Amino acid sequence: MNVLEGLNEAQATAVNVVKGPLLILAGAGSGKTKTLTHRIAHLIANEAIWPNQILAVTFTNKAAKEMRERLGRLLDQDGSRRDFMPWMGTFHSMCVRLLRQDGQAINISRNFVIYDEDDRQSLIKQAMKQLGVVDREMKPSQLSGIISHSKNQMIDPDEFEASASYPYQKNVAKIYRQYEQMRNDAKALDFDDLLLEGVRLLRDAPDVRAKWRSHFKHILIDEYQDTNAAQYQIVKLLINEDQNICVVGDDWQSIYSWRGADFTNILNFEKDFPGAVVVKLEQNYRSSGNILAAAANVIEKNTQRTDKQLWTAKGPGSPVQVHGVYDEAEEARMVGERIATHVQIKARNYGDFAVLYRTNAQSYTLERAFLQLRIPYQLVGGIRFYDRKEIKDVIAYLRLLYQPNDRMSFTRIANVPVRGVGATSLEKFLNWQSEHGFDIITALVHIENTQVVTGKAKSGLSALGRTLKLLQLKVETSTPAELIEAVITMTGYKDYILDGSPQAEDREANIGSLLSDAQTFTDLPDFLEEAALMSSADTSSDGQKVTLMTLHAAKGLEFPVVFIIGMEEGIIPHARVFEASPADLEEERRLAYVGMTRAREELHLSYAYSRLQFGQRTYNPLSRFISDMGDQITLTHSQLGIMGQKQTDEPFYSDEIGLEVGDGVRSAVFGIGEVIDVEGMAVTINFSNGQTKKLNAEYAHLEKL
DNA sequence: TCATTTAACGTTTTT
DNA sequence: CGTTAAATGA
Repeated sequence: MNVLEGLNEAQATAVNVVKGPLLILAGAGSGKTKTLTHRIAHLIANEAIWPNQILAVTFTNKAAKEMRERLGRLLDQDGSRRDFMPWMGTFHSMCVRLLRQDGQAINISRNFVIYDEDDRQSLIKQAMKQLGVVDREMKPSQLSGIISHSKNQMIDPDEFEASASYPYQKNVAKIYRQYEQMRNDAKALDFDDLLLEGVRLLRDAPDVRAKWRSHFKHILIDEYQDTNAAQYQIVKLLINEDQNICVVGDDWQSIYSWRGADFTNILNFEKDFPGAVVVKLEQNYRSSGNILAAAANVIEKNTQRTDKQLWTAKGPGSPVQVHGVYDEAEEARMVGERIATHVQIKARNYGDFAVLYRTNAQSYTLERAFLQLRIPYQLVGGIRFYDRKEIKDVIAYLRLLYQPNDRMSFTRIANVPVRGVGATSLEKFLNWQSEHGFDIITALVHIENTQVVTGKAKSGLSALGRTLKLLQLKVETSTPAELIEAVITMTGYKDYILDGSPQAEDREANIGSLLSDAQTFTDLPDFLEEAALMSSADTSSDGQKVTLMTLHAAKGLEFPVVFIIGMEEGIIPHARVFEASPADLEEERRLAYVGMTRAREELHLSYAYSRLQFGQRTYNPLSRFISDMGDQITLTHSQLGIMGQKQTDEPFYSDEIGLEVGDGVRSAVFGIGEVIDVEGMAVTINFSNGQTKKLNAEYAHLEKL
């Protein structure tokens, strides 16, 4: 097998340099994943490295899955067979594996559960309740942010309290401490803990560190510009004396600094690993010239960046189109109608389009318009599948069975379905349980012989206890799917969701998807890990639908036609950066750059004269990024969209199509032909392949010959 | 204890 | 504007 086949010179170097540190600076669309996959294949096929001695870290689970599949194809192996695959996954999932295996070395329970952002916030709420904090200014979401930030800086509650000077901060410290206490009691780790405890494990347990250091002969890290301090530590701890580390990234595409990502990690790589080979991938295989040039014009305004010269062998292609509209409803309709027309004339499939926006809230208007226009669409992000109520409920049951100290999960399902357990009874029970040191399921079984709670609550809780006890016996012997089936029938959950309401069908379907998801797992912890770490962006894409997602979720993807909506000051760039630092504005600029470089052939940007935000009508000026794009753009606007704009000599949707009967034209789809009729926008063309088509000249990118 | 009504709140991005 | 949490009454 020749793993160098189809690679350019720079890519081939990146594959061939197999010893020592390697930094690959990969511009947008430069074949980064391809290079990485070929490199791994090369190591396995030609360098006699065992797959499991390779650690490949990706930014999302989806990226890992994709890479597995590509590698499988390259090596002619079944990509789903994990045993013949390198360790591939996110830093988080890798840490889970390390902690499950060796966590006891630093006193981490083997069956810990993972708390996501929602879990964390409700636990914070509980912590506040227990501490009797009544301050309305203390919002769980805000506290969650502070705690997360502190954890990323490796500041524990003691240190936080020591540096707290204001009463507010002292209160935060108290809540932080209580949160940690309760989380510990529940044998749970939150997202930040996974990384932090991963660092602690490798740092404080020398034999564990030694084991993994010698185990991983090669470490590859994708999206290195988005690594944070803890992830950086993990890398440093895992690298052995051979220094076979390969990182790939692009500082121009660093868009996660708000999450602690530090793109100076990539800028400092050569200092960190002396003697590193640096390879720049600068040929862009994705976008046509005009798109690339406009994007370059935007990113060049940033001062904090490396220098790179992206180029393409493709022609200039169509110019970037900027559309002015009146409001968000017209914007959504404009996007929808353009897509529908493209598809109607068979120039494109729905799957060729993506609509990108800055905030999830913007998807609402799009969805309504698309439903009305009957355009099939697929929403990436927003509510994760695993965030749906019924899914979380079932997961909570499973988590409780797996880790009977998980109070959070118990509180969630104690009265779901309704079994007469109110807030007061629940509290009484939990107090009694923690006093006696039973785990929750044992405590439930014992409740019958006590007077802690009475009446309905008592019978409800002990019945639940008996059911859970029975289910617990199945944990070891059943597959996750069987367990879910048992849970929903034995607890009455199935009847509970089938209440005859209009949503019942949806819920049942969701449980069905959960079941089929679970089929692929053989043991419970693996399944629970998947449920916790699966991100909203990880949903697999459907080829026949328009993709709707945030700019962040679009990173790493590409589409023939991309729409970016809301190109206004206050949206892109987001209003929040106006009072923040210049560095934050630079991140917005990178975000716009990431969005623009997703487009292969067509890029449409739109802005609205007026927009409904927070239920209030706002009027935002045109985004500064559009003015930065230079002359690779053409402006059009609807009659309504022109309102409020100063200059009025821009053309409206033009009736001029510049085509007459007898003209020769070239269509990207149908080839060369001759115009035989023109009626306004509709042009009838006799193509040389014998076909006669009536096309809309506005959308069917026709080139006059 | 539970269902219905009312108030408040939110919108940056996510592992 | 739309959703969710708190407050009220049955």
